[in-house]
Amino acid sequence: MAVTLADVAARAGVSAATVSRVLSGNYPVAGATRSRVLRAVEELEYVVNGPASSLAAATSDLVGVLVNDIADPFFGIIASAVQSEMEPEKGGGKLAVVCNTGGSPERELTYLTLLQRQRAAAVVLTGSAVEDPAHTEALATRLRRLAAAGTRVVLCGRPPLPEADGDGGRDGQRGAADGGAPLTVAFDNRGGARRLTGHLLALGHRRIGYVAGPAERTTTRHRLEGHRAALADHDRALLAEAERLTVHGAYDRSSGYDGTLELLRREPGLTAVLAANDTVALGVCAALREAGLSIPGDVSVAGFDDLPFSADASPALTTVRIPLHGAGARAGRLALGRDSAPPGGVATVRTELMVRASTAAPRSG
Amino acid sequence: MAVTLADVAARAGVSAATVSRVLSGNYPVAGATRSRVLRAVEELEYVVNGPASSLAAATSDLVGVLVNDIADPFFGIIASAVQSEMEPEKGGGKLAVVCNTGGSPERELTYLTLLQRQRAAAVVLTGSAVEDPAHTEALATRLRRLAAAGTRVVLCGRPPLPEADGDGGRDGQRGAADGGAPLTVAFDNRGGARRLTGHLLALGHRRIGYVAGPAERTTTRHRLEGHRAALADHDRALLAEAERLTVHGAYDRSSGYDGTLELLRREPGLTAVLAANDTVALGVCAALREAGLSIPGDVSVAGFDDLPFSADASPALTTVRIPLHGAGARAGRLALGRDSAPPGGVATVRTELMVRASTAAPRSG
DNA sequence: CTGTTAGCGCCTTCAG
DNA sequence: CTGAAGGCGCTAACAG
Repeated sequence: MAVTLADVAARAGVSAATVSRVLSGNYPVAGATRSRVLRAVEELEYVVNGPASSLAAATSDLVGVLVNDIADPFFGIIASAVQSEMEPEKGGGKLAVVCNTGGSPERELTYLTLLQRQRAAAVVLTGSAVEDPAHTEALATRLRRLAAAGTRVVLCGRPPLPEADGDGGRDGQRGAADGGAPLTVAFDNRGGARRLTGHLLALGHRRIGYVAGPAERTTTRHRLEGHRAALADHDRALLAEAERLTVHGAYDRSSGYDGTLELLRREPGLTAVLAANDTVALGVCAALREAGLSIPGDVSVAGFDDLPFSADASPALTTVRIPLHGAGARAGRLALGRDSAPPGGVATVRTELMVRASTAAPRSG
Repeated sequence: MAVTLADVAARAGVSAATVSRVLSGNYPVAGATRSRVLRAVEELEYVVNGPASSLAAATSDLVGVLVNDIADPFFGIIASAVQSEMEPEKGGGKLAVVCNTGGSPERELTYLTLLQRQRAAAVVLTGSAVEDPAHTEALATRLRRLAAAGTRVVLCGRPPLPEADGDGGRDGQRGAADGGAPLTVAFDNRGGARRLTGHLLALGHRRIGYVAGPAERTTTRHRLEGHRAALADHDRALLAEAERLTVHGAYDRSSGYDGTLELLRREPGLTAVLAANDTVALGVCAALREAGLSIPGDVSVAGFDDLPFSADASPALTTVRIPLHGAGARAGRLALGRDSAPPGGVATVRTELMVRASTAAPRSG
């Protein structure tokens, strides 16, 4: 049906092996032969059969990128950066496959199986991980198998996997055939959150609401920990209040909206609201505005991530910048084995406080 | 190295053929045998070798989704919707591969080749197409080959391919083996733009600036045509001005910013600015604000697409809603052959004017 | 530098 | 319902 290597070989008057060599270019071939082959390829409109070559070569050029929500620019930016490193021009020549888990642990596992089935060259897991022990265990197992099958595994925007307890000492000698633990590009969420809350405290805020992400996510936990660490630093008494002034929700606009209404109910005297991320912050702002509160006059608001729209929000959003593109690109290079592994296998990306117009000192009094 | 079908067969005490049948489930197998096989699969942690089965079966479960910019929620939402239809639960069981072309025609072609090489089951091209004749031709050729190779091709958010001139009458009998022209889910950009401009005109605006997208894109052209049609409807004299009040740029925030500054230079008396899309509108707003102009007091602003952040912008953005999720889902179903083809192969998605706070009557006088 | 020879792992008739 | 056998298209030694 479709034209095959053999057809091209026949047409060019050479053997199939030669055609293969010309196409993969990893073996010397005489100039004349080469161009004859190339012409035959052109004329026959030949396109390599990927599955066949993957089977024979026992490798594929697929790289899986798992994201929690592809419609969220946070992930879009990371995925785009990972993919940019795969460009044929950049020596990658891999096909980056973006898979949308929707934040579901089961789908995460399903996609990993699918990717293992495809014998993916690498897999990049992005964004916060779910902290359920059962899932962590299942995930670790799956990743171990992938690594064992020769697939490079890279984590981006989530912490390294917790040390496996069950494997005892045998795992001590990592870095061997199994590739060791997955390489990680982690974000300094804790530090960023801490600086952000510190900023609010320095402005004089004391009643600070926090609309956090889903409870069982690493990113949520780290940001919350940073927040509370800052509170504790300033005055341990604030810590007591923190619990009451925290609500959880999804990483989306409506949870910011709903969360803010709830916080306002719990504490009408709120002078600031921190959001799990910039998207949530948008919802926070909307709720505040509808409640007749001005930003930052009555209530200061801050987000996290510094997505592109944040600087253009009105008022411009104070937030914590994560160099998402750079992090994604790094992860991409690690996935291709084009960057050497960071010390300890973990590269932590710095975050930067971006003070803009949505935060100000609370009304005096 | 890895465990294969044969290993499983040996373990279960059956033949490889039986294991294959159990796994693909498309052939009767005795209950007892089946569970014995399944257990062996579990115990051996067997994972099908995708390339091998694709080779043998001459089909793959990959579906390519080409997007112009994966970091843009416009595409993220569409891609997410396409992918949601591929869920194993939904009977899809396909692996949706999101490929980021960055709007580059060459990369579009490159990815299509890559996907053809993988023997993709289907390909969905999303977003505006580049209108360069050479590229259109090359694209049409590539798509024809894909279709001929059995890959389903679906267009989403771009118009159907122009009729091929070269093929003469032979193409008349479409719908045969080659699957005919690609199925299309088109957006009514023209109609939406027309209603939007109509809205502005009805409010009393006459000096309306337009920050358009890149000149050679179908979406850009259609929105511009709708805009001008509305102007012409109202008063042909406005049409004469339209050219002068239009600037082109990318579909991003900064082109909105820069474009607005340019428009203001050309026509300080502007009372409204229409943006190529919501993201561009954000840039427009920023530029206006920096110029000391209030929205909509001094200048009205409107976007296009109705991305999630638009309703939360301040002021909330008047825009044209495109049901991106629904369109993407439809495209996904068409790609899987799960929806029957729309009449004429083209489904046009309605757009809806969303009037919000960023547009108002111009200052009297 | 080029051709020959074996598979890669699975699917799919064809018998039984 | 199950097994045996051939081949999908390509790559990778191995000879020349």
